Amino acid sequence: MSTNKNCIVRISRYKNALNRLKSLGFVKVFSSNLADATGTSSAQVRKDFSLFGITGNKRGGYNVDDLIEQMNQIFGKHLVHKVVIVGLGNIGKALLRYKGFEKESIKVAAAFDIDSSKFNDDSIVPVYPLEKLGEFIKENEIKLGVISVPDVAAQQVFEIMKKSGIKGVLNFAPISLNNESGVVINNINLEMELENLVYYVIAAEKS
Amino acid sequence: MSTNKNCIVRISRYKNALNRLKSLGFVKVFSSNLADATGTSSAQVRKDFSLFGITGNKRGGYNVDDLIEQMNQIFGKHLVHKVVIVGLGNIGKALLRYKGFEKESIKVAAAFDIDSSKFNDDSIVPVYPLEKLGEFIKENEIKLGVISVPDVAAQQVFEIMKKSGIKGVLNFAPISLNNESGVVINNINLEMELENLVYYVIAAEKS
DNA sequence: TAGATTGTTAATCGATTAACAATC
DNA sequence: TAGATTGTTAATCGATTAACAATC
Repeated sequence: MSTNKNCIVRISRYKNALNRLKSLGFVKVFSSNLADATGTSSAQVRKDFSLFGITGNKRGGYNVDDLIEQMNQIFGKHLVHKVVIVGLGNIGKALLRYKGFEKESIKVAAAFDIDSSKFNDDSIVPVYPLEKLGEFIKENEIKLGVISVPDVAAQQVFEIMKKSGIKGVLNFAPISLNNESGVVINNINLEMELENLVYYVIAAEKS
Repeated sequence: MSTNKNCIVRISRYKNALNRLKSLGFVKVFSSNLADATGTSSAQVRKDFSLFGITGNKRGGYNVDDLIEQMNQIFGKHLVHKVVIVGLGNIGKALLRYKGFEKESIKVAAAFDIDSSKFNDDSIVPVYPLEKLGEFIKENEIKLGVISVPDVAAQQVFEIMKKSGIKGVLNFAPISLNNESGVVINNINLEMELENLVYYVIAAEKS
């Protein structure tokens, strides 16, 4: 099975689309329905499904509930995944309060910062000093971390996460983290996203 | 010239790396230096450069300042690019206060919401009611928009933006916007990013 | 049954990598 | 000059698309 990165992103999109279709009353879907809903081709949908061993009925399409269940399995939705957020600047704070994670069975277990004025043991999501990060990750067996510190601190925070057993990192710092280990890093670079748009806007104006 | 999407993302990374290298005192770089700094290959760097007509010196590599200048040109850094933010939830607010855009010559011109308690004409970045969005975009010739509203409102906001002349959209709403026009949309889906990490963490545990 | 859709194989397309002549 | 690096062409690799037999 050679599932590439794009394939998994598409599976995620299919899942989102399926949940919407389900709420619209769909009981079964065809590969072309999902293709339309996610902007790809029906061949691509079937190909992706076959990579994950997801099968439907010839002539009858796919059962929506079955598909959702299988995708929930793929993304481990039957378990709650705990995440730590390091760095409570604008982005970190926003993520701390973000309501969208819950429905994806993701729980922010704690946040960390170096600024003592932000510490808070009693809030729903406790905020601890950075020094406690490694210990907390180990004790609570956290596997996911968000890095939302300034870029100069990012590599250092990453090292602590890596050493303590974090397996997946969402990095908002606008630098590429040095990573020889098996830790998976997804980068979100807001400046770069807008810069990228500017490129296309300029390109469109020229033509 | 067939510049693909990945190529432009890499150019953005090269630019970032170059700025860091410059601050370290680098005057010239070789394609292999940039490859190391951005995690790609030297052949890829040279290929990307050639697509943009960027040339260096055989045997002498590339001049750092020249490269930075050419990339600033590509991304229109000599102009200030105005952006509107629609939706002042957690993410919208964070972006409104985000300091990282300035150095990329991106300026948040105004924000919009439906909640009147958020309106503010006097703040550095004014906050207006959603009804004024179209008018503001047209009058100020805004080309870039950020959508950080709940998913049910996203398509509607997008339509207003499109109609008013926005050319590039950064969309945080976890839905795929219907887009037949020439507007470029970059999607950031935080749930999906974490979900994606979960997949790899689970896959790693199994093996 | 006839018609439509899946699942998979083969063909195509595009992007990355390797190789190397040009040349500083 | 000899050695090293660019710029580009050709080869490889991988992902997407097309096609179609199987079958419900």
